[in-house]
Amino acid sequence: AEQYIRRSGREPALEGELLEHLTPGLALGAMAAPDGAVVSTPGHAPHMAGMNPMHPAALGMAHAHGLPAHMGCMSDVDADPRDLEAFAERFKQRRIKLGVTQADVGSALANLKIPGVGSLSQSTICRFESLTLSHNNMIALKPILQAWLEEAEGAQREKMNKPELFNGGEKKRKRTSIAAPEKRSLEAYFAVQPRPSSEKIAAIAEKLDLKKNVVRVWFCNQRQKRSPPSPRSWTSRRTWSASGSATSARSRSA
Amino acid sequence: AEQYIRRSGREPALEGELLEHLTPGLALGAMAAPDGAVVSTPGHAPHMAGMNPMHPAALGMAHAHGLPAHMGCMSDVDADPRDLEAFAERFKQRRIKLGVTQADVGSALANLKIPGVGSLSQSTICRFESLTLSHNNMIALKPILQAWLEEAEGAQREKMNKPELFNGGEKKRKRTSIAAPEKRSLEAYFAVQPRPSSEKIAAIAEKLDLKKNVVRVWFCNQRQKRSPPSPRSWTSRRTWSASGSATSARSRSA
DNA sequence: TCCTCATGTATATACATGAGGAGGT
DNA sequence: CCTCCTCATGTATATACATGAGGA
Repeated sequence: AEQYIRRSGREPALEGELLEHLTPGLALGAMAAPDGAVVSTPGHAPHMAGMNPMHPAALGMAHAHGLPAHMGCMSDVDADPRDLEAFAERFKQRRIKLGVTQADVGSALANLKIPGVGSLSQSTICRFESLTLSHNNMIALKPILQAWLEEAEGAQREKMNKPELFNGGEKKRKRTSIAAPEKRSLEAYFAVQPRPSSEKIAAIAEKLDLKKNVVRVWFCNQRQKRSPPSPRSWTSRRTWSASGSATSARSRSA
Repeated sequence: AEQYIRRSGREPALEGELLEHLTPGLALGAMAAPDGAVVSTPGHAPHMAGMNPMHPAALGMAHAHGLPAHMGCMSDVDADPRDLEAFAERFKQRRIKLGVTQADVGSALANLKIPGVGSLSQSTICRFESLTLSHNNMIALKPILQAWLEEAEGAQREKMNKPELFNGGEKKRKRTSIAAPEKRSLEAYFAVQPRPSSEKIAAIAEKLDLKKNVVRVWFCNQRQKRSPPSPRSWTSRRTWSASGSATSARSRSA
């Protein structure tokens, strides 16, 4: 009853790649172990998955599955919620600055050759960043993500240092995330005037401390979203459960 | 100003595969054109994108963008919202019965060699099924999806007919989707008793016309979700916009 | 330059799985 | 052995922000 990090021996399906296109020419961080061995995504093999499914070895000091932490020796002792929260936030910011997606991080974890650690899903990284994991799970993942972050930033710095070679095509997605309070403001403005002038937009942007273009696009998207108020409102939705058996609607009750 | 189906000449990144693992041994429908030319996912080429960007052909008689349906002659004349809605719903049900995901459908569209049509993203298929596209867009996509559906079902039937060979490993994900009314009921039950007995669950399941296991899992997930009520509630979230420039918080305003 | 519209990529959320443990009997 | 729970974590779907063609 004690590893908050479970190894997932699943069918690897495809994953793989996922890093290859990070930057058109030069695959970004996440690999390039400290010894310089740039691993660069194995490729499209039939199935390469980070780990051998259920590899019982390498679990290092997983120590017996018995009693929970009572022999103080875990490498990273800050179980303080405040710290966790701060870390999660910094993590996200730095990840984005690196131009790496949550999915990228998840799969990159495998390249980082930490003993009991393989890749994780985008969802898990998302949950970590948004603090929607159990406290124990957060604590268990933190050192791993921290390790990744440091490697990745190191690798990037290296790259910046020897910039010769085509340092060309700078391009990254950069998804802005607008927080709830700002969103509420925007909605209020929208209610009053769904298509503000350029100046108005600039003003709003400044007031909310957002980039003007972000605000502009937000308004465009809102207009687009609300435009098909559904032809006379579609009728209600139903429940299915795949197998064509006894699973129709019955959309009332309670 | 008139094609409601745009060709997307983007960097395809990886996609591909996606069908290969549908059923362990025998890749499911979507390929195997009527002429027998099994195309089976081109692979990881530099960029294979379904079609030539902006193929102006094959768009038939899309008629001017003015008044709605008043010169009935398009190949598929039902622009009626009711029909569209019905189609979308049947589509989803049959897709699921086929054991195919939205993403699968999206990429399979390319294999279906219709002139101006390449692959689409999971999001687009999702939006189609949930009726969150513009009316025109819905109408434009309908015949394509219908074509896919028919092919796929045909292919599956074929497979069923000659079942010799390892018809082994029957396995598919089968995600149930619980509709809003049922969800509300469940929540009400949950509020009263978050861990109902097996019998109670069975009763609820019957009343809502859901599989017992689905209800059981729903309760488990709810408990899990609500268990980490966040250690003393985490502090508020903020806005970022990637570039480390002037984009901190300022989480107040309006 | 800015909009609209189809559609994309990245992220968030809903349903699902499986290992491991706690009782039954 | 069952059966049902918990917990980490997965896959499929839904949603939020972004892009680019075409038009005014």
